[in-house]
Amino acid sequence: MASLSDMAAFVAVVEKGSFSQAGRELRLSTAVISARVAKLERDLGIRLLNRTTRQVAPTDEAYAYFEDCKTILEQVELAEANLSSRQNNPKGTIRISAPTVFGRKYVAPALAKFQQKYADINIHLHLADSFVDPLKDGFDLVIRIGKLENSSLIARKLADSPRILCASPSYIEKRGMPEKIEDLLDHNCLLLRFPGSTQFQWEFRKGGSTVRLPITGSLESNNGDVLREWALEGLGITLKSRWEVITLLRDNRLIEILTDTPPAPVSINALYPLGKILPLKMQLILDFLSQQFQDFTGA
Amino acid sequence: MASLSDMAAFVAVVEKGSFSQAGRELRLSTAVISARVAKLERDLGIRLLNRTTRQVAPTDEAYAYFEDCKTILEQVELAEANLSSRQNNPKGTIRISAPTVFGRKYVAPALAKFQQKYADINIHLHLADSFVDPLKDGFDLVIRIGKLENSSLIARKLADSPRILCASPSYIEKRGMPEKIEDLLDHNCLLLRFPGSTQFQWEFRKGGSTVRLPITGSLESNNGDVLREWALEGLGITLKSRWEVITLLRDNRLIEILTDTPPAPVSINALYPLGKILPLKMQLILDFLSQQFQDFTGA
DNA sequence: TGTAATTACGGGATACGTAAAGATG
DNA sequence: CATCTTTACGTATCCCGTAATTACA
Repeated sequence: MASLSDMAAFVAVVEKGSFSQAGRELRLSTAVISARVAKLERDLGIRLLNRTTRQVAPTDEAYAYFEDCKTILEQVELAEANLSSRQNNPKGTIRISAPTVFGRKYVAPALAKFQQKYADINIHLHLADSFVDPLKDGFDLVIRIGKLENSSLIARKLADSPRILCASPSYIEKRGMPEKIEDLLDHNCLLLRFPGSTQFQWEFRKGGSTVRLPITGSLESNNGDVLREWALEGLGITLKSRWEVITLLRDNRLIEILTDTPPAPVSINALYPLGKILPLKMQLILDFLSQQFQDFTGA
Repeated sequence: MASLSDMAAFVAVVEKGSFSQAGRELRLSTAVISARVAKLERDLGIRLLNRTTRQVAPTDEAYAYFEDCKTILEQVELAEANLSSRQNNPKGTIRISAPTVFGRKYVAPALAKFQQKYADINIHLHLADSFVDPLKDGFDLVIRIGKLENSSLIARKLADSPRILCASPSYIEKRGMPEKIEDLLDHNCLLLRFPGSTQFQWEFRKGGSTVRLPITGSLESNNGDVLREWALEGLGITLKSRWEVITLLRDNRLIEILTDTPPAPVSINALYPLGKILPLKMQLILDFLSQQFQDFTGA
């Protein structure tokens, strides 16, 4: 089996494109770099580098091995960092992106608790509703509500977010209280609709199974807050996550309807980059958030 | 940075629960094992093992490091195996699970081609329609059609499988040809329904957007072949992947309907276990299958 | 001909096995 | 006291830097 120091030398040579610069990088003489790469090639039984005096380039086969070496070296460092920070205080910075409203209301307080527990871990919280790519945008963790894209990220489900149907007292007075799901077809439903996608149907839990219903209404928006405002003004029935309207329900400014057949909940997910060995700070934040949200009811 | 040989010694000691047995495992004297673990502890600055003469157990912190060491050592071996098989012929066995009908019709021929290209890679093809867990059931690769479970597996989309609506000529003669999607509400639609889940609605592409329609019918089954048989007997309209009925369409035993507003396609996915360094045989089979299915139309 | 990789070489550190000593149930 | 780990020790190997040598543009 190859040795890590040889792999490190090989990686440095490929990255710098030169034995001598690799030596400078690793603070070793050129002779040592040369010897290490030679030993690696001997161990593997394969020539890794095409050398001309002016240029050094990896073989086609070697390039894949170079990539593998890099991830191996990263993981060794990660494992050692995790080990040391497990007995000292975990340190570092976690950059998190979350939806604006949910983030301010639930993520921020949870992170405050986390920061008290792990004082040496810095938290950067970024609020946005458009999708962000953790890798590209430099986030360690992205929290999103609802359906997942089919991406190369790992998703960890933090909680189910219960949803409810609600309308203002004035609307109910005017149009009557729906008794069963099908009654919704005769009501003005406020539709959340993103450009491109369509949500002409709502999904309900009825007994043990799921029922979908095509919904119509005269008002649509791609912004959940707008729908809530419209509902408050008595313009129709809206489908919301419970946490979005919980205070309005308490004040009786909105009334929950069809409580026996609630809409299907959506998932609250944490997304993070693929990697078999996770930084300790990531293990901690994920476990912490899972625990914080495990009894999430939106109340 | 720790050395791989020290890590290997540490891993062996934890696994065997004994320095001497670890030495036996690695064909080294007990003294060497002791020295290597001591050096590792010195390098890391942490005591890894609680030793009593009769028992050796890792510290809590060390256990996570032990797991990390194991995956690192695996990845080093994998990287070296990939390198050597990249210049020799790739070797090994790939165990694949696929749906029965799709597997026989499309996966098996593709694998035959693959096997011709890489003669030293053995293929085991297992056909089943129930979900299988690659890790638990010992598969390297699982091919499935349709929605994905939220699991710890990596999913790679191989193709979109176009779907169509069709019915027998006798049915069309009897009930008339639907002109637009909404006409389906007045037809007898054959419903695919799995225990638990429900599919009361079909999804269509209309122009650029998606339309969902609640569908009713007097016949339901959880088996796609049954629906096809019913359709052949003129009992209703069914929604099928194109490849399932392509020969029947050619023979005019079934007729495609509403061709301007086809049902939404489903994804054909390859699922495999998480891992940053993939075995070469897996890289090859995934790339090969992606390429084979890239122009998949079901025709 | 100049720059960069390889080889040669000597000193020092390291790794190994054998064997003796120490610890523990 | 039996078994397992650690320590001691002598030898062989490996690793490093300096410096000479070789290869290439």
